[in-house]
Amino acid sequence: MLNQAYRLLKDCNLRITPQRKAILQILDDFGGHHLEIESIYEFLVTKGNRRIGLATVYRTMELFEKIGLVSRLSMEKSPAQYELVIYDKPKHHHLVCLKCGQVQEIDDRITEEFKNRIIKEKKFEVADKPMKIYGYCDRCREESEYRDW
Amino acid sequence: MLNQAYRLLKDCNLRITPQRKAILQILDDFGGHHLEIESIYEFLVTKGNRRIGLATVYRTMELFEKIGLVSRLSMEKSPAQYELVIYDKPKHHHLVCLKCGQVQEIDDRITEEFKNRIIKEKKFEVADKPMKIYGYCDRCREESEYRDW
DNA sequence: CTTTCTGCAAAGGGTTTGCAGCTGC
DNA sequence: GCAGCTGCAAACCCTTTGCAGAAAG
Repeated sequence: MLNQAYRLLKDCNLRITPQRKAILQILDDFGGHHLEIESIYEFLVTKGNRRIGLATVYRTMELFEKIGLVSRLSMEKSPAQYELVIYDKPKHHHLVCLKCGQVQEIDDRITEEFKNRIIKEKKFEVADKPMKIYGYCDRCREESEYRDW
Repeated sequence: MLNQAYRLLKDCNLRITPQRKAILQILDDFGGHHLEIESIYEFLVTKGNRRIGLATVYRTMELFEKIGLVSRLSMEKSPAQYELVIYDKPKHHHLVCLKCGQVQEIDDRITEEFKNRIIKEKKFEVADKPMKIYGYCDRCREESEYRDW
């Protein structure tokens, strides 16, 4: 895995520095977990044989994301947006086609079963607001190609 | 609509102040649009007959969200979380808490039924990628003061 | 008259940037 | 040796908070 990562860095003409190695090591050790910059930094400082700056961790993770080594889970940092809640509009969700961009609405009934299962098994209540579900619509399905999102 | 909002405020024992009225007016004028705090503030200052503080807009929108008058679309209050991209990892999806930003994973098995139903009824194939499902986690649901989600 | 709300300014937290010095390659 | 990286600290941006005064009910 680490070798794979090193090669990717090389292929992108990026340098393999002790800092990047150390971060990759941590990512590997915690594979499957979701790590915040601060945690990564803590590990580096605690177990670290070498000084490292917080800014370097930020820069490195941003870089890793760009080359697809890592995926960012929370939404981009942007100001909060609000929308007026309108009660007389029936609940619905959006099916967004990744290929043609077409948006279909689906009735909330379809998602009900799904939401019930999530709250039962995970104690997580799906928000009472339109959910965006990405995929491929009927027309585009045959030719669908994968794209990152 | 505005009257409905006023009543809701009253029902919650909240005061109807000129600032709140002005913000509601803007929300109503731009119904269906997604407004950032800063934009709301701009409108208030530009067209405003009255001085208003940015902090008041923040406090008001937070309040409006609590009582369900408004819904917050983006989630950006929490530190970014990263996950190593592992290609042979079993499929999973993310439950993202809109309040605290915490991310839980759910196994793809839970979503299978849901996906099948969508493809059957809508001929829409859900993408084979981690899906983000927004809602409220166990802990945040308990903390909510104004309504039970 | 009480309690809630407000404006202001200062603080907060996560993230980014400028810069001089270091270091892979 | 020369890009490309790094550490440090200061800057940034959005958001929250403390407080004294204002105003809704």
